[in-house]
This record gives sequence, C-alpha cells and structure tokens, in this order.
Amino acid sequence: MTETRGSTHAKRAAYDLRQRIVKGELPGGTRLYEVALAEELEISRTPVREAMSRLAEEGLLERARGGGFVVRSFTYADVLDAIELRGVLEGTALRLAAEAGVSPEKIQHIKGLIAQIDAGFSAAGDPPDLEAYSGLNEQFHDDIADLCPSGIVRSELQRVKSLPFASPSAFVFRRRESQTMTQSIVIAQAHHHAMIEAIERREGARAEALAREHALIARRNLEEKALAPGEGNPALALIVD
Amino acid sequence: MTETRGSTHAKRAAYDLRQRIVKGELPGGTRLYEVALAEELEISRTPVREAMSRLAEEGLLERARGGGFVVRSFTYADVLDAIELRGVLEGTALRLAAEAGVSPEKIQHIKGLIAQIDAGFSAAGDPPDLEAYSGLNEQFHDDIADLCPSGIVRSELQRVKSLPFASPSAFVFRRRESQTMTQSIVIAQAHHHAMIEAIERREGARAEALAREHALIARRNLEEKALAPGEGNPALALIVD
DNA sequence: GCCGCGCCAATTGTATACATTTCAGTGTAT
DNA sequence: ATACACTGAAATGTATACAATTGGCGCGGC
Repeated sequence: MTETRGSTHAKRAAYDLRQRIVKGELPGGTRLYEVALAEELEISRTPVREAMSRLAEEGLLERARGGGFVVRSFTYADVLDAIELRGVLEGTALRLAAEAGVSPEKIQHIKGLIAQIDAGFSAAGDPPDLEAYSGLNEQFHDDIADLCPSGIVRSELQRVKSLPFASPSAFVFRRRESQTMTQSIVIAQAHHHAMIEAIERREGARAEALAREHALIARRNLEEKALAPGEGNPALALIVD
Repeated sequence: MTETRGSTHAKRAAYDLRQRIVKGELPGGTRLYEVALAEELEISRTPVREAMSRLAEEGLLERARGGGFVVRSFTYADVLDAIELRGVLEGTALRLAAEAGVSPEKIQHIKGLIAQIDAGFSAAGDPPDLEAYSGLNEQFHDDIADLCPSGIVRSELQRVKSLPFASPSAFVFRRRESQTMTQSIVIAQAHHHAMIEAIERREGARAEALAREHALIARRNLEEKALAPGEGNPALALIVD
C-alpha cells in the first residue's frame, strides 16, 4: 500500500479494506487473513488487526468463530430492510425533534437547504444537476437528524446510514435513468417540505410517518433498478445474493 | 487478573473491563491507558487493546482523538432514550413479523413462554418469584425478536438491548419495591398476551404500538426509581449525570 | 501578560518473535 | 461406514522492543 489516505497504517488499511469491501472485491463471507493482508499491504499484522476491528465497529466485518474476521454478508433483502430501518430511525429522530420543539434558527437553516434544492429545479420540474441534488439531499438528511434531541437515537441512525447502501443518497442516481426516477425526486422534495413543516408545527406522528414514506422512495428506486440491471450501482456491489 | 472467565486473555480482559464499567468503577469519560491496565491485569498491552476494541464494538467505549479509548458517557436522558429506542426497534421487529406472518409452531412456542409466566402468578395476582419472572421475561423478549424476518433489524435491536440499562429485564427489580411495581408486571404480562395475539392476527400496527407502550413501562419504573434513590440499581451505576 | 516555540515525558503505533489454538486431513478401531 | 483421536500446518493470540506521535510544560520573546 503506497498511500490511500490517513495518518496511521491502521487507518490507511481500514480505508483500503473498506473500499475493497464496498466495491465487491471482497464478497460477503470472505474470511480475512491477517498474514496475507499484512504482506499485501506491506505492513505488519498489528495495524491489520486494528483496521479490521474498526471495520467491525462499522458493521462491515463480523468476528468469526475461533477468531479472525469475515466480511459481513448482505442479501438483497438486507438492503431493503436497512433502507426501511433507516426510515424508522429517521422517523423516530424527527418525531422526538417535533415533540421536544426546535429553535426557529434551526428550522430556518433547514428551510434554507430545502430552498437551495428548490432553486435547482428548472421550470420544467426536473433537476438539472443530479450531482448537486445528491449532495444537498445528503446534507438535508444529516442536518435534520441533528434536530433530534437524543444523542442515542442520532448515533444509531448515523450507524445505519453508514452502511453504504442505506445512505439517503445511495440511490439518487447520477444520470437521468427514467421518467419515474426524476418524478421520484419531485416527490422526495415535497416530503422534505412536509417534514420540516411537521416539525415546526410539532406534529410528531406526521413527521415520523413522512420519514418512513420518504425512505420507501429509495426502496422503490432500488427495486426498479434491480429489475433492470444496467451498469450496476457501486453501492450494490457488496450484495451477495 | 486470575480468572474471571473466557478462554483468551483478551476475552477475560473484556469481561473484566465490562464489569467495571457497568458497576460504575470506571465512570463515563474515563480514559483507559493500555500500560496501566496491562500491568493491573498482569497481561501485555496487546490483549488489552483487543479487549478495548471489543468493548468499542459493543458501544461501551469510544475511540478518543489522538488514539486510545474513553468510557462512553451516558446521561440519565440517554438511558430514557435508549429504552424508548428499544421500544421503537422491538415495535419494528414485531410489525415486520406480523406483516410477514409467523409459523404456528413459533407462535405456540411464544405462547408457551407466556403461559409459564402466567403460572408464576399467584391467586392474589402478583408474582411470587421476581427472579424467575425476570428470566422468563428476558427469554420472551429474545424469542419474540427472533420472529422478525429481517436480520438487520434483529441485529440492531440486539445491539441496543446490549446496553445494560436498555435490556428488557434491567428494571424488573429483584424484590417487591412498591405496589405500582407489582402492578406494572401485571400490565406488562397483558402486553405480552396482546403482542403475540397481534402477531398471530397479522396486525402489524397494533404489534408495533404495543411494543412501544411496553417499553414505556420500563421507562416509568426507572423514573419512579430515580425519584426515590434507594440502594441504587446496578444497571444505573454507569450514568454520569 | 500573553503568545509561540521547542523540548520532554507519556502514550499509542508498529514490527516481530514466539505461544497457543484451531481445523482439516488421516488413520485406526469399532 | 462411522466415530474418534491424533497430527501438523496454518491461523490467531500474546509478549515485548522500538518508533512515532501526542500533549503539556516551561522558557523565551514580544
């Protein structure tokens, strides 16, 4: 390993391994051998173990019986479930935010983000720049989760979002895929408006329901995409079956 | 360290550290120093690091900036939130089970557990053996979670339950605390009956609502207990403020 | 007084040798 | 044929020496 990034061998190894797993080069179920990886990365076993431990914390590896680590297997059903779970946790985060109340400044900040997304829509109604939308969408989801007063809920939501296919931006595709894809973005943006309105009005149940429905868009996009296997979304490379 | 339990030094050290953290001997925010712990446990730094990694995976430790680990801090609010989150995740697990349908054999198994708990109630209506109730209650919660068809949801629920104060049995106290405590067990058992009925009838929303309400019993027990600080529940020792 | 710089001790990061465990393969006895 | 025990290679577990980094402290300059 020359230089991927990071300051210590362990961090670089973790980054490198993470990339390989997400790209599907190390399929689910693959056992990782310390010696082999150490030789390959030209470091000793110690930082390799450290890296594997970090990835286990992230949920990308599992400890194997009798020691060692195995790449965690994700089935197609797991991906669908992870997206649904993300919706459940985002819903809980928003409900708690709505119930506790959120300062007007924070509400305005979120509304500003939503307005930025609105500004990206052309008169025709579809966004000219999916790349920009993806970034703003991710920002929106991060910032709205921060409204949740519970650190426990925030951290568990963050944990689920860290799974590469459960991120809110995982299935905003980078080019116009179909009519329904662009339509789904319009619907998603309507959800964004409704979510912050629900929080502002302290309508917890509505905010929760919206977040769940919102996640179903990602789920539907995936299902549509999976039926038409084109150039393959990179976030799906680690699905084993 | 002579022998707590486990087969390797790392596992024993993890067990030992876990105990110390849960008992409050290592309060939240405490930094763990490898050398000091290694000398204390009479092992080398390597298994100490391994143990700390495992506890970080469990969520009991956090990686500190600049390396090393710190005992995670849990506030009283965190504990309440964790219980609520457990309810949300159990609710999701039960809803998915209800929606997917559960085999009659598994339903019967759960009903058998519930009947065992019923059998423990005396004619007067309160359980003679809180210890036995606690065990059966934990078993019930474990087994009902296994009905969930989603491995992702099961594992995240398991993760939250592993926090010592978020376990379903954390606030079933070992002796009769008060009139309301024993009453709450009667109510909890009614929830148990209703939950399996909801799953059997494939009433997903009802099952979800019941699980959330059920968790609120634990939350209420804790709140009542916290107002009257008696001999201190061990599961609460790790709360920092 | 306050800021910045550099040094030093403490702590973690890394390499490596050695110990132990695991597991598959193989043989034998039942 | 199956079960069991043995064996040995391969893997992880452990100890330890050394390297690199961090963070605090004091000194000096401004």
